[in-house]
Amino acid sequence: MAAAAAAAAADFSAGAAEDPPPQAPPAPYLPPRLVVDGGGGPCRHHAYSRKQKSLGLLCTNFVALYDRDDVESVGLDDAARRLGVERRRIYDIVNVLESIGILVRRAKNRYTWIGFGGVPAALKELKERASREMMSPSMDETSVANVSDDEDDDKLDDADGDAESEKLSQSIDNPSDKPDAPCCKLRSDHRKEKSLGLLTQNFVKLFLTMEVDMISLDESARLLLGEGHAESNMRTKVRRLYDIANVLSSLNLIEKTQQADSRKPAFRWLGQAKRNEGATITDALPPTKKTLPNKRTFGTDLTNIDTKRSNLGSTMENKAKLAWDGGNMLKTFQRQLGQGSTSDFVYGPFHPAGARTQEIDRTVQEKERKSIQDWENLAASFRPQYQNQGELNNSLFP
DNA sequence: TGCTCCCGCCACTAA
DNA sequence: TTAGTGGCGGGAGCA
Repeated sequence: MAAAAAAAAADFSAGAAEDPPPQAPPAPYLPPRLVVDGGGGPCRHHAYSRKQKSLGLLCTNFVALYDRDDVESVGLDDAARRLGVERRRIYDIVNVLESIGILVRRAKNRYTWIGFGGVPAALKELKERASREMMSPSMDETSVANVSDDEDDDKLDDADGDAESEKLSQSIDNPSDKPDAPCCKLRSDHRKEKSLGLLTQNFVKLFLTMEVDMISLDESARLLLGEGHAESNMRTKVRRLYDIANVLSSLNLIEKTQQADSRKPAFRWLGQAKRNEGATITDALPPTKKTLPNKRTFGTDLTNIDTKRSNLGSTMENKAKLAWDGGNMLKTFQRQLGQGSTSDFVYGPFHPAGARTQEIDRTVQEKERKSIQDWENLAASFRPQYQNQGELNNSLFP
């Protein structure tokens, strides 16, 4: 795959890199040689199609362009020009890619391409960080808690005084509960806390730490924000999660599915790859009875369903929904984990301050030990697969 | 009709 | 001062 992508990118860049940018193309998002029709079918030459402009598809093309051995540096202007998109969209992509270790920012407008070899280490680091956060009441600065607290908005803007929501969210995840915490954050911190990259990491942490392999974006937003936030906050967060999910989908880290019982769309974690003979994480298997492939997946059309991991999903989500309705976050996750006892409960990165127990410590360590092998396997096997290899290759090599 | 998510404005940051 | 960065939400495509 990499070779194909590399050749494709080389081929593409050879034609486009030196050329002036295309003059107001009708469908500017996709340069002619990188068009991949995520939805399949006749939209390739439509005047306008959202599918052609999806962030996931853009990410796929971005990767196709730069995932080569001879690529070390990525210029944002260069990427935007080659892909025929606004620089703004490139920021969205690189922020997500950076948060999972594929890119590293070197300087203004310049990134270093690490490639997919960086993903396992980044995920491992994320999980370790999340575990540390669970162990320690003093959370590191990039924790979920920080990104989740829209009450900061309230403090800074002195607006939207949802006192109930503030209290709840703070009690759950706000490090400013700490007596020595600064009473006000710098605006730059505040801005950083809401970054797409951080949100990506926290979204991934949900899967890594909660052992929840299927979750809806609504629920993710609730978890990341804390319960009881204003509807507008929730909507905004969900919008961003859609962006992130599309990119992660295109990287095959997650998969969009639909629960058979509720028909509610959800995302399933694929990142912990099991090495199968000659296969990567995107083995095509028929859908399980618990899940149906979602009809609408921009940028990717993933087909790999891990039957082993699919069982938890819908029931857990339903339980979660019920529990959320009951308004008790902690109980929700105790039930989600289906383990009843609080000793086995994994709070995730937004654990309530002071919720540290030795039992949790032991549980997490056991889980971590088990998952280390997965990281190692992943390092060798992780590669994104374009949803339709044949079609992509055809597009790239007509 | 509601979900999905592209698009671009504009506030903020860093050089 | 200005170019780079990216949060944010309106609103349109899509199922």
